[in-house]
Amino acid sequence: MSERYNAKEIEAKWQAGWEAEGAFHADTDSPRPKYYVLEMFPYPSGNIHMGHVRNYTMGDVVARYKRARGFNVLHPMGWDAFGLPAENAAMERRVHPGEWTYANIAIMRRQLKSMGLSLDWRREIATCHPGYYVHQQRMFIDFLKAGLAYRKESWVNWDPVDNTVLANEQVIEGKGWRSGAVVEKRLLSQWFFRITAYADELLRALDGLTRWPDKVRLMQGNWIGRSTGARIFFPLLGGADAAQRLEVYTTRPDTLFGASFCALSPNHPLSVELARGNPAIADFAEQCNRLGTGEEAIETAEKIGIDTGLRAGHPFIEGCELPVYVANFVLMDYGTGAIFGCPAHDQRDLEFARKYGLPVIPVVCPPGSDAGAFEIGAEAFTDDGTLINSDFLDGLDVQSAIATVNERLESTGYGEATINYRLRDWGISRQRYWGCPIPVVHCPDCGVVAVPYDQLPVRLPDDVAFDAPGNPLDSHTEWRDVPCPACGAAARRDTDTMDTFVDSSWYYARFCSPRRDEPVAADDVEQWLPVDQYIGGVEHAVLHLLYSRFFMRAMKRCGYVTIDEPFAGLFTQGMVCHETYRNRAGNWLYPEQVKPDGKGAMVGVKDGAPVQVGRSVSMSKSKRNTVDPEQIIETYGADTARLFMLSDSPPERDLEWSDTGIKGAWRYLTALWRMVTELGEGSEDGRGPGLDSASTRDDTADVAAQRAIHQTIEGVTSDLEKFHFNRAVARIRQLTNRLGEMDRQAAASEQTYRQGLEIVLRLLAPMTPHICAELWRHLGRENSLLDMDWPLAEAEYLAEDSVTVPVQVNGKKRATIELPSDHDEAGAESAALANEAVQRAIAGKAVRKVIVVQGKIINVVV
RNA sequence: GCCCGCGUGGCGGAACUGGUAUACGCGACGGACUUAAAAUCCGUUGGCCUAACGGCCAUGGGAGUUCAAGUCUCCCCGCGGGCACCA
Repeated sequence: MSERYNAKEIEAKWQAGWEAEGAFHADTDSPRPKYYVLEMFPYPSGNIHMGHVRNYTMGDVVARYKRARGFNVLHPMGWDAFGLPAENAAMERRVHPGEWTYANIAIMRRQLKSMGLSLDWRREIATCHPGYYVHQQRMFIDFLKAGLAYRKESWVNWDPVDNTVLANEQVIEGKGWRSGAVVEKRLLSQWFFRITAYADELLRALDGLTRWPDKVRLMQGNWIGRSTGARIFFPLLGGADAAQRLEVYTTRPDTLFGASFCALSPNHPLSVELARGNPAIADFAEQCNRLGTGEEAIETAEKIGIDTGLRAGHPFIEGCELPVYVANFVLMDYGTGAIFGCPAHDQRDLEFARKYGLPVIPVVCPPGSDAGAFEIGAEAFTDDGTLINSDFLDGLDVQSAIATVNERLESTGYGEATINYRLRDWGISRQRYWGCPIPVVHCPDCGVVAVPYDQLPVRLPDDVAFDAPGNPLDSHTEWRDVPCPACGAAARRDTDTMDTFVDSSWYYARFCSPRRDEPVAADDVEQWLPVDQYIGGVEHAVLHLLYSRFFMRAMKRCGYVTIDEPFAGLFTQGMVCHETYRNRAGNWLYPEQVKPDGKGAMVGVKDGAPVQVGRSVSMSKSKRNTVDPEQIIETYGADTARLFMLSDSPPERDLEWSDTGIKGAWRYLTALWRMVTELGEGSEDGRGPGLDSASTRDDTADVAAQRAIHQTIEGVTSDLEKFHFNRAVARIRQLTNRLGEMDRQAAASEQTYRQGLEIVLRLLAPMTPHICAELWRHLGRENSLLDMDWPLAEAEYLAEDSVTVPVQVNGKKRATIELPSDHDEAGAESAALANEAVQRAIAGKAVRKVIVVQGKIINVVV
């Protein structure tokens, strides 16, 4: 009589066992090749969610699989523990952010441990711990000395609700990503990392990241946004300073003769200067800043500007004066913050010119058009063509015109060819408490002074108040007011803290030497970096991954590491989705609050009232379409949850959560449990030779079943190598079904059956480790499944004696015939033509041609 | 608007470099067990025609290349993602 499958019991047992023996401690002194598997570390928000379960299951499959393949695996876990939610919690519930964070970590650590992940918990780190951020402060100072960190006045996105500065990427449709408040522009003194110094390098190195998804490389490439163009100087006429000139950037210097105006960003220094003496310009600039990018597309779509009264001289047209506008569509952060407008060949410029009655001069004529008759209507012409109305450029194509005009610009001193990037420097200052303090002091005499290394870390003070708006560090005078480390005069600490993206830009390196006194130890990073397989959400495709790539290079420059790229392999997984439910009042309902009414609709569990079923979207608390992993693990066990996460959906796509799906996974494990436990404990001699020891083919056994076993090994192995977890699961289930259908009368078949189940356990072990370990033990195996090498398919079992080959007549399948595997063309042809169904399909017509693809298909053409 | 990606049964999805479309799972239907239900087990399950043998039609739509197209090419439709005044 076999015991019932009790997931909870066996999972607890095996987890305790693994922990006790330190089974997953990464070996720093091993002859085996290293493999570093890392999943993006979680923010300790309070509870793990299904996205974590999916992410960490995939990473664990890779870790356990690579271990079985003979690698020395590093698989660590930590906490992205600084950030705004902790401060919000502090304000709402009057708990200290640190207390809240560490309490959450304790909960989530327990939850993660219940998943049975093969993690080296000795290496756990939390970015909010002084033992972590002390090193970050040290590196900040190194970056500062290396010129990679600097301070500048800059326009920032100010979130008036969170009272903080937002990165561009944290502004979504003009609103703060967290608060949703309309973002304002403000001028503040900010710390920046000089990521633009590596713009070209970061772009070019993307080609070498062959184990990254193309999609991510493309997105990063677009983000960096390299363009070739020219800077052009327009002399300003009639200004106070006659020597003043306006510098613009253009990708189309060839259209210079079509210029009809210049335009400045409202935040351009010249605009700011003009605004001081001109209330209309000041008003306009303010209006632009207030609008930001957040207003309706229709409103912002309109290109508006204001004439400054200034005039710019054309570099190459004597006496030509262009009006200078301040315009809402010119960005200060791109190029030089000023443009020349060529309405004929740029759609925005055209709209602007039409609005303000500016000339539209075509200078590029489309191929085949008559230069004299060519006119611009409602659409600018942006394609290649022949230059017209352009003096020394006339007759050239666009490419040569660009080269020619660039030469002339350089020889006359009116400009130069240049390369421009969309990428901007990384602003890291945050006006928040719960972050890594920026380790500098502002001294009235010495200016910015780095805190000396031996005074690090600059610890966050514990006694802070969150009742006042703004940054609590600002109002904490005892912490803030310190003597200057250089001269001893009264000075102030920098009260900004770092963007949490800084924390996550090097944590993967810290895992290599989590307790060392230096940020990273050379021997440790030499052993482990780069990360061989990184796994996480595609939402981090640009920022986190780009910042980390920059950070590794900055660390290299400061002598910490010798490599450039932190992540050799990257996999971006899809989200976990669920249907959404709303009651008649429009309130969101949790899945457990609704049930089917039996007629295909959903109703409330309590009141039976009809429920509107919405489309399936990523699980989120706000829509209440979440399923709690802890509940699922409690009910079905971690193995079932893990198996479901890997089944059905390809890992890069979104996964639809379904109750029936998880039940299906549970059913399978229960059935497997029964199959194995019904066998009874095998004795060593009753079991016969294991597959790993017997490589000579035993023809007394069930050869077809053995072949299925080896084909499954082969298939699952290649699936796991390629991250095709769903296919691997399908194959293992298929083999299990196949074994279940076996006629086991003969002793040899019984033996094959047992071997088959052992293989199922070994193949499934990375996915559902607890049940496999338990059943492995049940089969009488004394050695740990964890220490078993990955099974290898044997070629002699993969080869078939005969093949089933479909026969087509004119491309339609009419029959299948059995042929020996090594059949020749003639034999295949005659066998095919001898087939009755084939003859019927030919229907007496003349056979024109017979195509035989050995072992694949036969096509008879009539 | 620009740049990517994806469209296969009732559903999630298989199908390696063009070679048996629908593996595996879910659901549904039928049956067994049960007083009954749940659970479990067995069977059927792309659509249409046929009493049956069998045939026809199906991978978003339309063309093309090929002995052969889910797979390659072109056009169109739909969905999703990224960037969005980038000069």
